[in-house]
Amino acid sequence: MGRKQVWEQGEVLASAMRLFRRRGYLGASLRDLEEATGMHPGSLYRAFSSKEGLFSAALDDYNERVVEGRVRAHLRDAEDPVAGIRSFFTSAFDTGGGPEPDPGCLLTNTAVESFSVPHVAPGVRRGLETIESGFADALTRAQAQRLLPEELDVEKSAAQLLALYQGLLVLVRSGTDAAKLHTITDGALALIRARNATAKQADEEEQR
Amino acid sequence: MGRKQVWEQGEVLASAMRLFRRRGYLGASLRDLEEATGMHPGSLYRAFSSKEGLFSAALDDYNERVVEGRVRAHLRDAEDPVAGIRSFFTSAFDTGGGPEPDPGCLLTNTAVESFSVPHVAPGVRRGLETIESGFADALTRAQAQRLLPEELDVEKSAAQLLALYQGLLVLVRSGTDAAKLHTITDGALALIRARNATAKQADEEEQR
DNA sequence: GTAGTTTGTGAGCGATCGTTCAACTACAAG
DNA sequence: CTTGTAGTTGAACGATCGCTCACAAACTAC
Repeated sequence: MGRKQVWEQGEVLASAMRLFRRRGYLGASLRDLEEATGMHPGSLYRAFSSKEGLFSAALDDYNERVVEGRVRAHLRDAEDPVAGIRSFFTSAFDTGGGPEPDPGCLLTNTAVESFSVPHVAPGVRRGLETIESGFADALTRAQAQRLLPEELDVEKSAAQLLALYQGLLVLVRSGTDAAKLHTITDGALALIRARNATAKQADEEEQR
Repeated sequence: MGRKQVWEQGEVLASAMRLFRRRGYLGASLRDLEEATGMHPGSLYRAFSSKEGLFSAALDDYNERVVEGRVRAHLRDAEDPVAGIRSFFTSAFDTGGGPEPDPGCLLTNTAVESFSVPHVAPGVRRGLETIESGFADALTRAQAQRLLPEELDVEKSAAQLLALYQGLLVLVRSGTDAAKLHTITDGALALIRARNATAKQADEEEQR
């Protein structure tokens, strides 16, 4: 009983997410969000309690749909895991020449802005772990296919790939040209072929 | 003639910079900045014209003092350039156990927030180039000292190190533990020892 | 129909935002 | 001293912020 809800959660979260990705948490005002979602303040607050609640829901949605989707497509389901890692990187800036510049990664942006949105730190962590474990999965499968040496430390390499990827996203935001972004993508492949990515040799480095 | 200025530009910019690093451009209000700098709104606007003017001055100061200082200490003046690269990375999160958590890198934060502060993009670019050319300098010197193979493509490796470094700073902000941050630092050294960082092999990768 | 319940609407709240400006103070020159 | 100038002060402006709430609308159960 009662009136029917006229808006769809998926659509509202998608448009809120788009705004947060572009402008950040502080940069997206409630008036902006009202215009983007087509909802009025009363309904927004009835559904999400606060601006931070809406942001948190948008971040969860980002993790579930965008991050997991991309990780599955490029890393977990890729036939060639190494090529998948490459395409995972390039897909972050090769947006197919669409009209919109780049929405930015909500995880990267939120991690940096986290002082202003303290409650969402766990959500950011979860998203980053999804990416990292996706890298680890691809690396393990690459080893099984003899595309990468067995000595490669999968865990460490995955962490390094995650960092390189986050750095790539920062540089995308700073307006770095495509050639350099491709160079950085090459770096991902350089990383996982490096000899000293093993635990043993990392220890040797430690003694410097 | 006229009254003497009672505040020092260096001190004011330093405290404004600290606040901007922690909270970002939008997160630092004028009231916060007044408290941090000890200045009153009239004087602030007399000196810097606007909040963005103050931010821009703080960013320039950050580039000149903090970025250039660290690049010189760890990369340009280091006896062992490879060890310098390592310490450049670790110094981003090994803050010596000081009381303050981490102020964040103004370049990283601003790059991500750039939609809200459009006029400072060139300043961010300049700072990032300072770091990148610092890496290039260290790599070149390392080659001269036979610490790294001649086949290493210095330009490309410098770009990749910059990306990895920016990613490290993102992960620092997300609360990543020190062990993983050290692993990422190991990644920097893995990168510059990789065989396929040369131009020739990068081209081979391109064909995937 | 009426009663009960859920959702949508939007005016408007108090707080805070970045910014301005007229009054005031401290100095140098004559 | 007076006059002119550069610097400081802080009250207060209009705009916008996140958010509330009384009311209207749409639905079910009876």
